[in-house]
Amino acid sequence: MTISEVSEKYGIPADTLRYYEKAGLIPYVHRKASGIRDYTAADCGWVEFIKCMRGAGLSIEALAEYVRLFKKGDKTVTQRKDILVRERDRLKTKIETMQATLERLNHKIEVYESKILSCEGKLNKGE
Amino acid sequence: MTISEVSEKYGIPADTLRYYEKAGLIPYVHRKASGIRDYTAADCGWVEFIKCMRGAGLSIEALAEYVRLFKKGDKTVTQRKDILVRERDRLKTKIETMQATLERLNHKIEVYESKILSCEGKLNKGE
DNA sequence: GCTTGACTTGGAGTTTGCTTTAACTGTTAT
DNA sequence: ATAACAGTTAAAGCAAACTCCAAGTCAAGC
Repeated sequence: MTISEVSEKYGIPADTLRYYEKAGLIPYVHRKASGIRDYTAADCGWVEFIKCMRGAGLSIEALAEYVRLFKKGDKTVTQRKDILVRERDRLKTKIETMQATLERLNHKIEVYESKILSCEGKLNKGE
Repeated sequence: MTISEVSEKYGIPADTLRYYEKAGLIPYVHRKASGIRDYTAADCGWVEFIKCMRGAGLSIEALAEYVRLFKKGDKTVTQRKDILVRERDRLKTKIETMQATLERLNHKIEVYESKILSCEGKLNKGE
């Protein structure tokens, strides 16, 4: 699979895919003899994983560290798990504050709606 | 209230408070005769609101537009509500994708934990 | 064999959101 | 009254995460 096919498939610009690779977020992207990237299913799996994690706001730094350890093999499973746990906790906290803000926004919208309704009432009565 | 007191109270650097004000996120901060900011309770209310919204990821641009309309008075309530609804929907979608990623991370962590456990088992048995 | 088009690289440019700096002014303590 | 301190501004600087560009390479079609 070429970079433009992967770009199309996941909706990630080719430049971003190259950037992610350079930043160490995708290990070992396979190449043809000519040096052109030829993504395998496994490479695509990494692209999808990184897209998902980046979408949730995990930093490039944290993901690069995870991939770096992954490349070092089985002896790093505990360290990798620790990164996942740390990022999971961070994400959970973030979701909680966002959830609270969502509720605040919902409440504020309700207040606005009743404000608008009462104003329409006034207009209809010619107030 | 001085800028440093407000900074302390909300855990926002004074520089950031000035920046927010300049960016139009906080309307009319009161000043003493000498030109020094003297935050009222209402000003603090805005600071707290903006802190909350920024914490949830709302853009400076969206908040500035909201404040701009607020300053224009009652005739802008509908437009202001529209902004809140748009940002609320955006936030909701974001929370949903983050929630899905959180679950994915939790699952991945479980897989790692069983991997680590089975490895410890092998070690104990001298495998 | 030459053009076309997708790919390669390194490096520069952009956007967002602060953060720091420089130069200055007003307030307070000795 | 003078030094130290907290505040003021405009403007420059910075970091993260892309995004674009120039110059070059490679493979396919005419």
